[in-house]
Amino acid sequence: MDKREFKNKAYNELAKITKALGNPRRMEIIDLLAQGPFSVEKIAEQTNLSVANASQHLQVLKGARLVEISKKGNFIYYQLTNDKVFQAWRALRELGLDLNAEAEKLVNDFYRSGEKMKPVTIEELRQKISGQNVVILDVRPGEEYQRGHIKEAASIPIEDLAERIDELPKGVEIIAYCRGPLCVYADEAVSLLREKGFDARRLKEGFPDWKAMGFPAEIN
Amino acid sequence: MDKREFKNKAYNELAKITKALGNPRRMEIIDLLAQGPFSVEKIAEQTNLSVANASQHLQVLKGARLVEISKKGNFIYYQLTNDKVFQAWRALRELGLDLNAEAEKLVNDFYRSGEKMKPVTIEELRQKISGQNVVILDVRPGEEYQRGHIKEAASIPIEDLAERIDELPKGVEIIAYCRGPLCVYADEAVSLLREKGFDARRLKEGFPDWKAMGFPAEIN
DNA sequence: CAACTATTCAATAAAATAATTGAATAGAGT
DNA sequence: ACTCTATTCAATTATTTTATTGAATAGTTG
Repeated sequence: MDKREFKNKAYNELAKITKALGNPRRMEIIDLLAQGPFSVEKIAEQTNLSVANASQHLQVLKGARLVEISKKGNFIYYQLTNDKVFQAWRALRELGLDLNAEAEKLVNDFYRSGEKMKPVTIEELRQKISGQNVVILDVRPGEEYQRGHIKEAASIPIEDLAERIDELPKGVEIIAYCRGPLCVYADEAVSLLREKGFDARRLKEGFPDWKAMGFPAEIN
Repeated sequence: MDKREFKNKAYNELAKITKALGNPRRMEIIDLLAQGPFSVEKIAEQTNLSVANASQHLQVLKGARLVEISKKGNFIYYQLTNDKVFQAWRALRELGLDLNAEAEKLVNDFYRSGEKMKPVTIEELRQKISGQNVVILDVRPGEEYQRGHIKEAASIPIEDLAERIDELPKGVEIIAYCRGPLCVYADEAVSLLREKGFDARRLKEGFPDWKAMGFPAEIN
């Protein structure tokens, strides 16, 4: 094998993995699987894909070894192969939000306006926790909260928030979080909370980021 | 804009960037540009592409804002937009080498065999430097050495190594490095050196990695 | 201003990717 | 063994990506 041939093979291997990541639907799937394992049907539902289409995308991800499966009863659960997959996805996400003013603007504009609505970073939340009184609110589906959540966080899934909003205190700042910076659950929560007179902001990142940084979490 | 529409846009933006990275030729270009700015002609030459083809790939990278240009005289120099581009490329590279046993095997097999030939990691090199006598040898083209290199490193471009090999000492361990883990210059150097009775190994990573980790370098 | 040259553009053909549909499969539960 | 159901497969079509070729452009140099 000569030099050029070797290089081609090496870069082809890498490109194969990157190509598998480089599709909007599959990126959304990766983002979802960062929360934990899901069945094909659930993945399809969460990403608005047909089951067959979701399955095909999952085959591509599996072919690139980005995800792996485990079987339970009649279901097949897909999960990220290892932590480096999330790390790489995260690096790309950060690069994307950094480079692409368009995308950045999108994230900032959606459901938000003004300084008071600015997302709180993980670092800022850490400081708030140790310094003042805050309520941390997990608005992901209950199932995802069960799997793991920020320590001391309360769980009110976004779809239940309207009717359970009175469980929350009015004098204290509420930090809502969800799956990650591209997830809109926390934005919806903040929007609703502020409408009702609560002092609320969203966490910029999501639970997987918190966990990856090694901060206190309750994991099941 | 509803929730699904927002998500689609956000993931599309990210996928666009990832897609631009997800091509073997463009990956090689990114790897090259991690050394610094190069003209289109030089990039084409180093990657075995036609100039027109290289130019087109560069347009794609520029469209995704991964690279930017600067003009000098008659030439246009391309360079990485910022450090996050290299970080993301690095995360992908690590993920790829980790996931893909094939690729891993390729890298380990090429020009190498046995324990003594195992690449030295940056951490190991750091320890060697502070603890014992080593020669650090930069075998990249002289131009790239000029732009920046590991502190105390000597420069003998791989193409000159055969005739200049007597400049190197025989009692001391020689650590050769080049552009990165996918670059074969250091492997060729080690192969040649060991053939001639020198005690040589390669650095697993490259100069850009060393620099990114903030270790002592001479930059021009 | 003319000549030169680095780079880009435009057009084409070949190849790869993506979504849709409906059928097939495989494995659990009755 | 039969049914039920989650998942995958296969075939089709539309779209996008890639490499090649030769011409065009733009900016410098003499």
